[in-house]
Amino acid sequence: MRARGVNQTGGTTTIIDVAHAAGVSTATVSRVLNGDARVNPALAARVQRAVTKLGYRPSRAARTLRTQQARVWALIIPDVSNPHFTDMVRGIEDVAYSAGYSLILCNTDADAEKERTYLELALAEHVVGVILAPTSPDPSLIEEMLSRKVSIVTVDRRISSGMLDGAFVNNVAGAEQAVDHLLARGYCHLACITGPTDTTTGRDRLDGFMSALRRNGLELDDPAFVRIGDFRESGGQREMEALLSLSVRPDAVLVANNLMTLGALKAIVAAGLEVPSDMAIVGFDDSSWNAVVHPPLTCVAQPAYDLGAESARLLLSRIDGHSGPNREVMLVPTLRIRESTAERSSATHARHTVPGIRPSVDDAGGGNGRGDGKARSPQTGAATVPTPRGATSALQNRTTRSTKGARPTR
Amino acid sequence: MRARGVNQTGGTTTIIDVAHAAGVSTATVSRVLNGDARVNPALAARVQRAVTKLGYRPSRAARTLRTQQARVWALIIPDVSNPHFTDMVRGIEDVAYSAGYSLILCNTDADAEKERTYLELALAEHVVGVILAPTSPDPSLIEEMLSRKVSIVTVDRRISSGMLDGAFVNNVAGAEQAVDHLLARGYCHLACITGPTDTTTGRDRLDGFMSALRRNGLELDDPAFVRIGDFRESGGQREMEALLSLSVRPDAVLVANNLMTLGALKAIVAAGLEVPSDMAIVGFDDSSWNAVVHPPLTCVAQPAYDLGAESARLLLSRIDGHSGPNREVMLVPTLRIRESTAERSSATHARHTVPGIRPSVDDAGGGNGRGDGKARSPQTGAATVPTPRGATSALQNRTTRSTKGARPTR
DNA sequence: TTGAAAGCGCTAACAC
DNA sequence: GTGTTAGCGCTTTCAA
Repeated sequence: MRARGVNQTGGTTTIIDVAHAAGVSTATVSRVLNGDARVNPALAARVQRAVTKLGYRPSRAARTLRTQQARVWALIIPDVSNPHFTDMVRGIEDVAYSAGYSLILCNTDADAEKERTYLELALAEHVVGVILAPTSPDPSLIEEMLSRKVSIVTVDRRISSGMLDGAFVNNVAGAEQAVDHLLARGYCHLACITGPTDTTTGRDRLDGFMSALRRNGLELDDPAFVRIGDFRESGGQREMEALLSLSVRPDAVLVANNLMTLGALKAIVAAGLEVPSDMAIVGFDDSSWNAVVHPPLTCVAQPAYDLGAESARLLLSRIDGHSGPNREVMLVPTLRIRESTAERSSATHARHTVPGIRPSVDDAGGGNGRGDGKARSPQTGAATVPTPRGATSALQNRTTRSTKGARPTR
Repeated sequence: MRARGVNQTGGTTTIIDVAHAAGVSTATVSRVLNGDARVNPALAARVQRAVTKLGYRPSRAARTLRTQQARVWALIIPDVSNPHFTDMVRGIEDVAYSAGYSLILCNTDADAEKERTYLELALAEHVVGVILAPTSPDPSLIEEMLSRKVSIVTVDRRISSGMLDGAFVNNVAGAEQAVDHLLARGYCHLACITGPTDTTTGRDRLDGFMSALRRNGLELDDPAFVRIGDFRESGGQREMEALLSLSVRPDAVLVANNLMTLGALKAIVAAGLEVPSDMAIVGFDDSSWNAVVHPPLTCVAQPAYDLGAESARLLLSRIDGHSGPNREVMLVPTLRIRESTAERSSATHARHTVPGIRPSVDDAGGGNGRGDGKARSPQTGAATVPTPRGATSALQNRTTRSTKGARPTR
């Protein structure tokens, strides 16, 4: 018994074999296979039978060469091992699969060179579409895509020019919600560990953080309270360690993605400190473990699956010929409140004081050295109670700002 | 300024354009591009210059059609959103990328139909290689792959016939280590939530669990202590709920993968119980959150990245013409001990008794109703102290075994 | 060492 | 409606 799909000569079964077997021309076979309406049903049936009998499977390469269009999408993302992106990938995969497209997976590691290579690959493969979660894509390649009629959409992150369709989450609003929540819970010395500022996600989350502070009449206690991480666990850990080593520490922190939150949490545990009494945390991304870590994490949940699915639909629509103006789908994140931002109380604070282990610090652990509740502004409220903290320079000046203190960007 | 890679006629730059520009034949261009040694260096240089100037990018489709071989691998896995598989994917991607292959991502959801579709796709795409983490692949398709000279290797899970190269983890040994550890820590009424028994991972982990019990002279307290889950979070939660609803509960459980462990943990938390005093847990897979969940999870850590990388190397070797007998690379898992399996002590047990919330149970929560340490056999020891527990039928018979109690397979 | 040319399997323009 | 056929861009045999 010879294998299905292999003809007598040992080669692959081709459309010619099918045409012979069905007693029709290759054109007719092609028409049947591509659902061309104007074929005699009787012939179509004969063709179908021949296809089945021979186990014929059309060559994608030949089809691609002929049509200059592979039924394939390139999916270019920074990191498949980040659950945020894999959830996105699932959304994309589901839409792609049901529309008959396959995905080439391209992992850039946020490396511009790899990103460039993969964009080149997409061109060489004649993919019909590209879904890009950009790091810093070469604009000339984007242009070439467009001039070659390759459909391309962005997801998760915008590219500066804004010349493409895309699906995003409102990161500014997400970060603002997080800050409002922290303030409402009585935290008023806030820090932010954000992502690389060459990503819109990193920038927008920081922008939201800063604008919410301002709107509430607060300002940053210390420039060193803004940390630029790398969206990786190690970066989160490193930046949290930096925050903890400050002589005057924040009482709460917004961490701009899931992996960095994990790293930050590890740094806190390693320092023998407690969340939220020593440091409250709001993360970004509601990963599956958030509810069972200690303590359960408050976070800004992103609809990652839908983000992917929406971007795939945008792409599909372009491939199907839609030629209107650019569309940007903006999805709304949700604040999920758990225990990592439990109401601030000096009682709680005092109870958890850890002896000995803490890095040498003046103001910390003392109970009410700060956080006296004065700045506890209502979530909706405008700037009614400007915190005088910016002026308490006696403490401020002890901040370790020298070496790595002030680095608003990196 | 026209886009790179587009010639005057608006079409793509082809090998013919390059040949003209360099004043050579297409054959020579092809030779240069493919590193054929016997070309005049002067000509080669001219060709290279033309390539650069024109921004020429070879058409993969044409090449594939001609050679019947796409520089592409199909990567067929059950679930991209499972970190175990994404870590594997990273290992595969890194090897593939540096060898110049791209990956088509195929997500089967452990669905035989999707798996079949993707294997068909791999054939139609003329991929040169397939890496398969099998669910229940159609053997005839595997045969067809082989007869078409498509290289194929398995990863993570074996297919029954064992006719393919593959990279695996020693799951039996991993489960055995876990059981030995639990026994050494004083737990002696062990349960296991394993995966689908049509996967070797699900079967092997259960086998290791059972064989380690036997080797230590123990047997299963109750057939209902073996639960067949689905490797998903929801399944872990469901099966843990089932365990918790038994009138006589286990004091420790081995859960056969990361997502189910998460689900199991959630079920325990939801029931108001504590780990490990009410139920110790050993999970499989050391996911990044294991160290910060509450309590930190003991687990059998798998080298997932290396698993992927090894399978990719096996594939590469086959593609490069290796034709020896089948090779199976077996990697060794590591037990990582954390607090979810802290030494069993009745003191601990009593302290954490939760009032009221517990489901109605006779034997539980009472302190020393069991776990008196009698069966605490040494990790290395043979079966010296057979637990008499299998005979305490008075309690046994109250086990809720009726509807879903006894289901060794599903 | 280099070039000419056939042909991989398919689609679509054109002819009937 | 159906068939004939050119040609997508490349590799590779064969001849020079």
